Amino acid sequence: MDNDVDNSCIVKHFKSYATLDEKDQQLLLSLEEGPRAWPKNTILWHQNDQSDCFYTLSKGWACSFRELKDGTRQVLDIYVPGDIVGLREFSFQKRITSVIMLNDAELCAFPRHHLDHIFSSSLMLCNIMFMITSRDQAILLERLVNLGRRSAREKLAHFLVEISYRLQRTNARVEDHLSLPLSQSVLGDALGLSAVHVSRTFQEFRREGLLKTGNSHLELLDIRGLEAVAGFDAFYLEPPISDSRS
Amino acid sequence: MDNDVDNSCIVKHFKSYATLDEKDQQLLLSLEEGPRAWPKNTILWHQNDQSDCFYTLSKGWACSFRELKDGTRQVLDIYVPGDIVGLREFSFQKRITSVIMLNDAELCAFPRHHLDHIFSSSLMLCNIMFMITSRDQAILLERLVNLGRRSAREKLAHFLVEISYRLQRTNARVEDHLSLPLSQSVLGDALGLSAVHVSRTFQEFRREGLLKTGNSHLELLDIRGLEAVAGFDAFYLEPPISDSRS
DNA sequence: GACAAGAGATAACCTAGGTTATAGGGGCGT
DNA sequence: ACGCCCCTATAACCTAGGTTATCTCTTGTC
Repeated sequence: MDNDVDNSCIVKHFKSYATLDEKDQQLLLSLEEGPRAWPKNTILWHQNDQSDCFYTLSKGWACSFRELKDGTRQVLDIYVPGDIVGLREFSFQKRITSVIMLNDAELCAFPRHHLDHIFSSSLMLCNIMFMITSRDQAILLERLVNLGRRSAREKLAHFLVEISYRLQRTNARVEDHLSLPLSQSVLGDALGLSAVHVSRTFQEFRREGLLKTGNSHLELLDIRGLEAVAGFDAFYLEPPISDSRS
Repeated sequence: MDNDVDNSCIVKHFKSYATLDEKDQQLLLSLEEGPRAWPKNTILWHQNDQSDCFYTLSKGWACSFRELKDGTRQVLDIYVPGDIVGLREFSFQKRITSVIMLNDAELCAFPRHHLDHIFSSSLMLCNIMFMITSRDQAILLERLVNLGRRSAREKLAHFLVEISYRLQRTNARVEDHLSLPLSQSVLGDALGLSAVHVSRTFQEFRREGLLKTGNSHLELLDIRGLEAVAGFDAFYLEPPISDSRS
């Protein structure tokens, strides 16, 4: 059962980019380790740790961050179920970020040296790897725009809408309403805002009926409304070109 | 002469990551087009253009940016001689950024579909491709930290020091003093600052003997001093692991 | 079930950096 | 040689968002 192709985190993820033939699926499957539980707030790795594998997040949420000397923190990315964590650090011997669980989560490890098998035996998988990192970069670029040129209201709205789009990709059941396990300080640290100001801004959003706030947890009530606040354009999340080069 | 491996932009770039055997060098060489001149301020491509190749910047400087509806601009990256431009957009059919020349420049095109040859015939080249995108991502991550959590002084100092490191990589002759073709408004747009505030901050830096300002052009006089202002740590530029997996 | 620790709301106050305006200088096209 | 435009400097003024401080409400722990 556990060896079933349909249960594999990484096979599922790769399939969302292009169709895989049986051989590729088996190859991926054989190289991935089974899922393991990681409770909320545990550190998956620290900056400077040896970097020898990446993970697929089969359940739960996580985020990567960097701590500065002055004690502040910059959250670099948020990972939702189905995401690949750590591909970024691929060619560094040591991790260049830290990753923490936002949630009770479950991860499947994928030893990095197994990538050799992939590169040498499947052009398709190799291409998909590039698609994944490419989409990843596109998200980072948009985050730069967000941090550099938008107001607090826009930053928050944009970030939340982006996450809702990313959730839709692998977790089908999202319409116009969904809830995220994100505290206000995580959001502040992701967007270069203070937690206090996130709270202030959420008060406005609440009054406008855009969302509800809970405890380390918030509920988006009106995603279209948030898109309007952010001036959101999803072009940068568009599914990358698929098998045109296969 | 033009077909000489030692003159090829892309061969030079790839060699800075790992040693290439003769076959790999010839392969790269055969797939790259000769250099072509691009005068200052010309647009290499616009957002939404068809994306069918990337380039190596053999001479001159360029930057990628995105324009927002409100007329502001976010500069996403600055390219120095030797850099690869456009690898980011690899798996998007349309460009997701625009690129403009900061300088009279010279570029070699590399048609994207040629990557198939590379992936299928050389494990080494495939690995180097990943190293390049990986380092690229590391730079973006650090830029996020810069935009999210640092003061204007720190942002500017950090950015300038980073560029001086990147210059050293492919352009050997940089000691403690070098000059960059960057206007204050480009810097502002890259760092989420107003051009006015860049000017104010440069006035301080000038008084402190850190740099000299010119016309669309500035000269770093004391790189160590700037590193101190920024609290700079070059770990994220460290040469990625090389042929450990070859 | 008590307590400590984290998460959020809200208010008062403050400052880094944005905005607008003016003016001078250099490079470039004709 | 003229004129234009872009780049830069600098000053006066203003505001978005940071900081600090309290209080409350959860939640996880022993």
